Amino acid sequence: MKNTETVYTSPISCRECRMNTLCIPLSLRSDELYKLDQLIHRGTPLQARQAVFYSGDKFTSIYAVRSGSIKQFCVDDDGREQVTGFYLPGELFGWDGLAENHYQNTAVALETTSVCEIPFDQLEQLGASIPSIQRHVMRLISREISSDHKLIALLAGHSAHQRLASLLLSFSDRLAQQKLSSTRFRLPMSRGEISNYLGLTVETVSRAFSHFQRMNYLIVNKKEIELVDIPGLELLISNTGDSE
Amino acid sequence: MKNTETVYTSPISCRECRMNTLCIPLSLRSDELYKLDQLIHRGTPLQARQAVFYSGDKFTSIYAVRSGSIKQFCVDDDGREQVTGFYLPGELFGWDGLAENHYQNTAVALETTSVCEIPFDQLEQLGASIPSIQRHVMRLISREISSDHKLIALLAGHSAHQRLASLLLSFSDRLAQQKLSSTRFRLPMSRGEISNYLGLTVETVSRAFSHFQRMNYLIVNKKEIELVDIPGLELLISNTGDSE
DNA sequence: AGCGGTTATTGATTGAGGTGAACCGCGCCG
DNA sequence: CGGCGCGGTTCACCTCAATCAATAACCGCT
Repeated sequence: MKNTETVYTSPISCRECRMNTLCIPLSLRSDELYKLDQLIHRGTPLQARQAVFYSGDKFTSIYAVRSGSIKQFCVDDDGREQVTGFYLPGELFGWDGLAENHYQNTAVALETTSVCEIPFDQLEQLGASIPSIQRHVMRLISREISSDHKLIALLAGHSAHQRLASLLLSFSDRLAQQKLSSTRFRLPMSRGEISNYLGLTVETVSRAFSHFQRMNYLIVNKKEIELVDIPGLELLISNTGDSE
Repeated sequence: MKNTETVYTSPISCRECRMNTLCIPLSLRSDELYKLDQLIHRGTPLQARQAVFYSGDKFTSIYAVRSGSIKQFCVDDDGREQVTGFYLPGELFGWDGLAENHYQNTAVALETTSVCEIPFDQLEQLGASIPSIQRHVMRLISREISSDHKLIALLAGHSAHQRLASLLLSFSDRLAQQKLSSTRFRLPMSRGEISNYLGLTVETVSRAFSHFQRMNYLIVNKKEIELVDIPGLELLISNTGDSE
């Protein structure tokens, strides 16, 4: 029934997964959940820097992060890498491959990470018979679009300080959704990855961190962050970074 | 069956629509195409500035541009407008409403424009019985994600000149897909809308146009554009606009 | 036609952030 | 243990695009 049940960490079913409220339809009958559960592959954990898929690979599955974190990036025509997203436990990635049947991005683990693989054609079949799954899948894709739009707005209309503040608050929120501390956390990615994502240079990101610390918005120690004035950061973001 | 069949322009069926190769599954049996055709509403043409839907409206349908053009924008927390896309004939928009069951963007006509409205729940039902439609819908959503990623890469890693050149070439390509001239065309949007989309100011966009004209990349007269050196513009874009 | 408001272009100036370089701390491995 | 490379921070400098400002062109009105 289930393949290779060798226990690496805890290849637990969706039912017991801490993240299930995030990635799975809320209202699913027990038998439906079972079917969904059946088609999910839970492989061995990935090492840091290890890829889930490469840009150009044939599209087969979408993925959910169970623990750890994922960086997704594409390489455009002139060879420049562009980070398009960071994914935390409970979040899904890999949708971009659907259009052309090949992944447009590469996804790599930022640290030791385990992911659930959901073969797309099987998910599609299941969706055809269980409408609530079908709709949920669409929702998830659409959510990706919304978050891309937020990033576009961030890049198009906000200063370096606002961009970094926004990233930190986004992490804070998403960690809170995992019932983790929203004020003390460890950023899984390097300064270079942050700066690329935010359309800045490493130096600027570094300066912004130092600035925030001087302004008592936060305490930063390498990748460890403690947010001490979240309202202050929120204010900073909303303070008219116009540009029309 | 069909409501208000009053002929304004040409509420023609998908079968005769010039755009059908762009928005509709290529391989659809005659009876399937008929069913799809049946559920599409073709309303009266929109005037310039008229909205298709507003941010916050309940999500009901997705839309295809039949003629004219559409601007989509969202308003973020601090009240700033951000243009997230321009849509030309044969292109679909409105996907972002799916996640939260409310549109996150507002869509307005940039000129006299006619759109096809496709009620989403009916499309979903049809998709459940015709797999190729289901898959095509997913593809279209995924395509939106890919194009958002391109915009993100553009905003995060490219100069003002590169951004404008990129927009112009994108228009050129998309017009070619409509079998229209890829070198002479009219931009349907204002400088302000362009600058907002590209994360620049109007002045910078205006200067970039003038610069391109001086450099003999193009001839610009208000909104009329003639591209005279497309390879030159392409080169400009790829010339290492690094920023990591 | 003539007016008033929006939209576009151009110029002069400023400033945010990029560039290049130096420096530190840390882990890696010979 | 010592040299090296890498990631991160800081500094001085400079550039590109934002800002401020003035003017011109182009609407849509009555």
